[in-house]
Amino acid sequence: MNIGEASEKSGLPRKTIRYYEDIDLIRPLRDRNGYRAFRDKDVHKLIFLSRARALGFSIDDCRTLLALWEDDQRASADVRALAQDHLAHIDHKIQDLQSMRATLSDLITACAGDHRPDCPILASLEKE
Amino acid sequence: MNIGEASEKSGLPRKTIRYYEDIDLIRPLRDRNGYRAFRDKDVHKLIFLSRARALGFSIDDCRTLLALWEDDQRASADVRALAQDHLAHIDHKIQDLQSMRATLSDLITACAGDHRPDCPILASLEKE
DNA sequence: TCTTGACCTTCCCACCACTGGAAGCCCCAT
DNA sequence: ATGGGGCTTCCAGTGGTGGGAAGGTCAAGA
Repeated sequence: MNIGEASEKSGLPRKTIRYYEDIDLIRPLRDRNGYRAFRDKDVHKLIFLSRARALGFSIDDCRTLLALWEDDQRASADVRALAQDHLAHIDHKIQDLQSMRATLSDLITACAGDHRPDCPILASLEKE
Repeated sequence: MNIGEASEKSGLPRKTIRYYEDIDLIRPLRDRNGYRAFRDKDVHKLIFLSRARALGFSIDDCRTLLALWEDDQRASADVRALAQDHLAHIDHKIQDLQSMRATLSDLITACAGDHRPDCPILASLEKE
């Protein structure tokens, strides 16, 4: 299977797949003509990576998750711990964004939004 | 005023200030020795930028905001529109994160997290 | 006057996770 | 033989810094 098909099946762009090989997340074989030859196993990994990335795991986390996935002896506690760290990370981001949102939303409400120059949004950015 | 003092007063790292000059957000003067010479006006701008960035505005947005800020003839509607676009952007991000959070949280709940290898988190990343 | 140390300068590299583009093979259909 | 698509590698860029080297400048102390 060439990269185009692997891309279709995994939903990842060709560029991303090459990048993942570059950083040793996957190791597809090579045909005699130099083309990458993907086995089902490789595509399976790509799908795994695509899902993990969609959940916001970093590439480094993905590396660890892949290793755990391939390890029959793994303890689910290890996976769970990683996921929980990541959850905390996400929560932190959400809180940051919500705090931004609140401030911004207040400012927008306070701004007349007409043709006049007076603007509490700019005023708030300006002064203490 | 040298960059160190401007950095202290604005709360921005020296590196960031130099970067902002590089991309023409600010234009401090220069002393005869080549040192940047910040006027109060420059520091004022830096503080403005720092606040805007803290609210999550992109550098490009900041450029526009600065221009509006300096324009006595501006219409507050323009500022408001920009802020509202940004608010929508933030809301979108929050929603993405919350959807991640929900999925991840469900998976964590479902995972025993013990010494056994069975793990719904990995299982969910693997299959459809 | 000399030295020390804290500034300042520019320049280049690294980060993260890709993405775009150029130059050049390879393969298949016509 | 030709054309078009897919494949390859390599280089460069993104945003917004951060780290560090190599070297100039300044003020204070011995």
